[in-house]
Amino acid sequence: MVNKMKLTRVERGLTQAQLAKQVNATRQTIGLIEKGEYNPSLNLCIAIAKALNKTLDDLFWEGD
Amino acid sequence: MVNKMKLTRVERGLTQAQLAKQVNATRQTIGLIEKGEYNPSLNLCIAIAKALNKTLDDLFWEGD
DNA sequence: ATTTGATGCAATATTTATCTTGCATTAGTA
DNA sequence: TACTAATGCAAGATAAATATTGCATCAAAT
Repeated sequence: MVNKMKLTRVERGLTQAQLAKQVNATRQTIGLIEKGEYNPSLNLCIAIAKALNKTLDDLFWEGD
Repeated sequence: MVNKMKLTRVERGLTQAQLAKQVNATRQTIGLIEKGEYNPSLNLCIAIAKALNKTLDDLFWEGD
């Protein structure tokens, strides 16, 4: 599962810790989600999407 | 948090139990997500979206 | 060479989603 | 009326997400 979260975060010039703070998560959580080793909650996905000015589909949806 | 999941499910003529089976969840889980009392995992959201022929944004995103 | 910031990794603890089971209720229908 | 299907609700158990802490590594800057 490859998501575009890391790419977008780096594009925005944000560090994992900065993004984590914005979405009330931890750096570790962000890192593991980026690596595809976590199955994050919907609320966290939404918070991340908003922090990165993207939508859920942009970051977490892959066309069939 | 009002989502369009229940509306879409009913439109598709599916029962909570039928949808639950398709996404490997329980009827209760589906019911609680529909009521907005659960914060489902991304994987479950994706499975639900695919089962209903919708995308994440269709079901779980609300424009700012 | 050393310091600092960013990330990776890993063990444990805590919180929360999800399951399991069971019963109540409602609507439809035979 | 009785029967069935669909949904609501709720308590306890389990699994998984997330937090916490600490240390290692690597790159960039001093």
